[in-house]
Amino acid sequence: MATEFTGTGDPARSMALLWRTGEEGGPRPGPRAGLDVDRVVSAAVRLADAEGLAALSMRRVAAELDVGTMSLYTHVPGKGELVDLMLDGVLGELYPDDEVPAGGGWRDRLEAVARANWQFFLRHPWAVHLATGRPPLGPGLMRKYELELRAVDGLGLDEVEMDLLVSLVNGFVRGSVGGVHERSDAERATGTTEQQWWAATEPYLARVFDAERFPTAARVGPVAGEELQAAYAPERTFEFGLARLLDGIGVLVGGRSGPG
Amino acid sequence: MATEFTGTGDPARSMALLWRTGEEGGPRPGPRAGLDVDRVVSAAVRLADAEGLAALSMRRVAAELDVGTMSLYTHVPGKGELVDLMLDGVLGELYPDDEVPAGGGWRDRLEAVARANWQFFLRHPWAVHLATGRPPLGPGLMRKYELELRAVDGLGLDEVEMDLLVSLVNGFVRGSVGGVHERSDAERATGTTEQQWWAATEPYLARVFDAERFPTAARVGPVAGEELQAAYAPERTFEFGLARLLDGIGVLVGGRSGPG
DNA sequence: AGCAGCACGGTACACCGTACGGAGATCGCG
DNA sequence: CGCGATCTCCGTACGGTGTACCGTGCTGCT
Repeated sequence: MATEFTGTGDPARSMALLWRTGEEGGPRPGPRAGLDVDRVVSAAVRLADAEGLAALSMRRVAAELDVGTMSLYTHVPGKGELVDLMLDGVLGELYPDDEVPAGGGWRDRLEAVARANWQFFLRHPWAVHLATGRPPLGPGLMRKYELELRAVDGLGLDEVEMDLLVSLVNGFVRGSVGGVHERSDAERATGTTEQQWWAATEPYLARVFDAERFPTAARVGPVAGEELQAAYAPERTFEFGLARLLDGIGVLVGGRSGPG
Repeated sequence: MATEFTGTGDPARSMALLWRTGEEGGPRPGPRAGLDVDRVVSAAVRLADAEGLAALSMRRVAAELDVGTMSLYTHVPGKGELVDLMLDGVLGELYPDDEVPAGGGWRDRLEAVARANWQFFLRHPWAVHLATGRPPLGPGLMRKYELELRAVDGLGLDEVEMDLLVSLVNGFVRGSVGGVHERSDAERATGTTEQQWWAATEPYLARVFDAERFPTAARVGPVAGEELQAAYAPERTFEFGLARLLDGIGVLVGGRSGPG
């Protein structure tokens, strides 16, 4: 499993690809292209969805398209840019009705943002592992940013607070969903299930664990383990965190726009 | 930059290494060992601290120790287990006074937990990128878990809530600190600074960005960008999120143990 | 017809983790 | 003391990665 970087290539080329502003006048000399950016990107997304970011290699993508490996480089500068294009592309799937689905309140809207992102990361596990320090500033991300900002607009917050709030919710979801995929990724990578791993590990832990040194852990660990090792545990963690987070945001928003 | 897995090896061997329970009676046949687990692990930590997880290879660690690559495998089963040992080892650095430093309230204590973890991830950037779905259940992690649970003990929460709360704060910090490192990692990987990247990208964004389609982003983006692209931006994001999170936890804790 | 310019892709290089097996040091035992 | 067992150390090799470089041959314009 690799954490890929976004924004590793020439910004001019990257932006041109993201916004599909490749100048193409009439027909040009050379053989008709059988391949194009979209075919490469969607093959890569299919592969990453199905087998994870670790399985995403230029050779595998090329094989999926029945094409030589180096042919990909005619359409995409390199793997970094390909990942940028993949991410911006799938971000466009969010909010199909072109708005954050919600009732009237900010809390409904932010909850909808969180749940939409949660579903998104479930569909595209590999997106969790992308470093977005230099995000792909393409149409997909721009649209997402716009729609999510609207969810916190008109609450009496200044621009910086709006941005921080959207980032806070997004960061929380990304972190929470990590827990889901770390389980399935680990199973794929090791070939053993969570239960098998725990069954193999627990006896050794019991042997070395000192309940006198760690009394609180001895009390909490088993209960929490029992409860949170179940299949629905990540959802549970997500719901708990989301409730706390929205409560906390409520303190800020409530204080800003008056009581109520 | 690679996201490594923890818990990829034989649990028995892993646990024995983590808790250093290697049975060694008297002297054994064979040459005196010049290398041992601790030397391997600390060299690996030094390397990862200095050059990042991407630079952490068995060949590099061996070179650092002036030793053949395969010699490492005498003391450590593989890279996965090495990473486990690295993580559990550095986790032991947390809370040097063997307690969460704090005033009397739960909020002080949880804030101290968050800040301690923040500093920890600053010291060991590579730890952010470790998937902890199957955590290394060694003495370092156990001690951390115990001390952090004590910070939320006695508040009228049940065991599952205590665990969820500690996880929530830890997850938040890990996500926040990611922003710091994604910047420096990107600079190291690409050789261009944040400013250079933005200067190169911004003109192209200005050309394709449609302010009528994205009015909120057009209003918020520039202000937030100006404010949050500064060097202290990640700290700012961290402080903002932490305040919201603690406020939200306050709603739960306050309601549970009575008003006030 | 000739040529410029393009899509395609084979080969090669430097890196990775690690399986395998050999060399040589050191101990307990007879 | 001699020897076999057992240990540490490590050279070599295999299959994987991203991609630089360059050749091949198709296509449309002149």
